Amino acid sequence: MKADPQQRLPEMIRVLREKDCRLTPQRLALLKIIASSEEHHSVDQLFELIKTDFPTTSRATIYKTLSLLKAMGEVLELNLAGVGSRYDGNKPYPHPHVICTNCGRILDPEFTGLADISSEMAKKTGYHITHHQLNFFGLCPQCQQEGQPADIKEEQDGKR
Amino acid sequence: MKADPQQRLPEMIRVLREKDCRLTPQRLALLKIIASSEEHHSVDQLFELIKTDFPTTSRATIYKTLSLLKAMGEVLELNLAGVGSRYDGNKPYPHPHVICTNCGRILDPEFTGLADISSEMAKKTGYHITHHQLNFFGLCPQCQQEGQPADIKEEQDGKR
DNA sequence: TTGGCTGCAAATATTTTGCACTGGC
DNA sequence: GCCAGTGCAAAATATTTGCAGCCAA
Repeated sequence: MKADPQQRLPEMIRVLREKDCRLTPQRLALLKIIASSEEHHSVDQLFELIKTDFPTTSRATIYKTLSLLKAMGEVLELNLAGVGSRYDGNKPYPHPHVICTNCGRILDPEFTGLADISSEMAKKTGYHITHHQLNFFGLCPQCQQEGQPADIKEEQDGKR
Repeated sequence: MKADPQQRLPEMIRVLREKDCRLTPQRLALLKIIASSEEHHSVDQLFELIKTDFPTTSRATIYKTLSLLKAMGEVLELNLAGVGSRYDGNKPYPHPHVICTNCGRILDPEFTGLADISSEMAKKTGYHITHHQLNFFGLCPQCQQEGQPADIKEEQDGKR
């Protein structure tokens, strides 16, 4: 299950070929980014990063390619409240995230107990479970030091 | 921690008062819906439902009220890929969901082990964890029978 | 060569915001 | 009566789609 970052790019290319999808330079540029990085990029970040490799790539193409990869299970989509989606091509299988609600930093802690919980849920509900999300939110060590918010009624707008 | 559905409405009203927020008929109508239902409504569903009680309520008000309740921790927001947010006022504390990717049905299975995992993550990462999400996706028993999708390249668009 | 892919621009969808008015307390 | 809250309409975001032209296989 565990993927070697260095192996992800060829692996993703292989899968694309296998499914008779074309390997355009735009796709390659995107693959390079999401295959090797530990980050969880937003579409916007990807759009900026991709300029290095293939500057004319459009957002539409990024969306379409991500959607394709998602359907093939080669990229993991993270749905974060009010922040838009983030994408992880390096570890495309479900895994937990720890997210700082202040600065947005995201970690991938080790945790293996989910498979058991998952099958427990399946047994309990009768659902045929295919994947899951497990996210923890809070303050990263750095943001804890720098002090925090005010009171609820004010805080309301602060974000976003 | 466990909330009695019948107690939620007065409880939410109490909290609003406590924070010096006004109890308008629009808010009351919304509270009635999300306090008593086991459902996880979308803003659109809420907009439709609220017409019964207070027909002139606008979407903006619903958004504003939900945002307020969210900040007070009196409603839980569920971020589901491509479906927009869902809201649960009945059980505003983090709890697992089992979601059918075909029909959208959502269950709230019992599960209590998260607190331990949460503190394990805190210890491991140094984050000060405040809340979490745990969602399982798959097919509900009903949708399993009715057979499923085709192949990946086609499936692509089918949804949404 | 040719059908899948791209880029653009327009269409959708979703949520936020500014502001004049109103009604809860 | 005051000011938080409402509703409208416009704006800001985010994502999808139609289509003409292009290029990877």
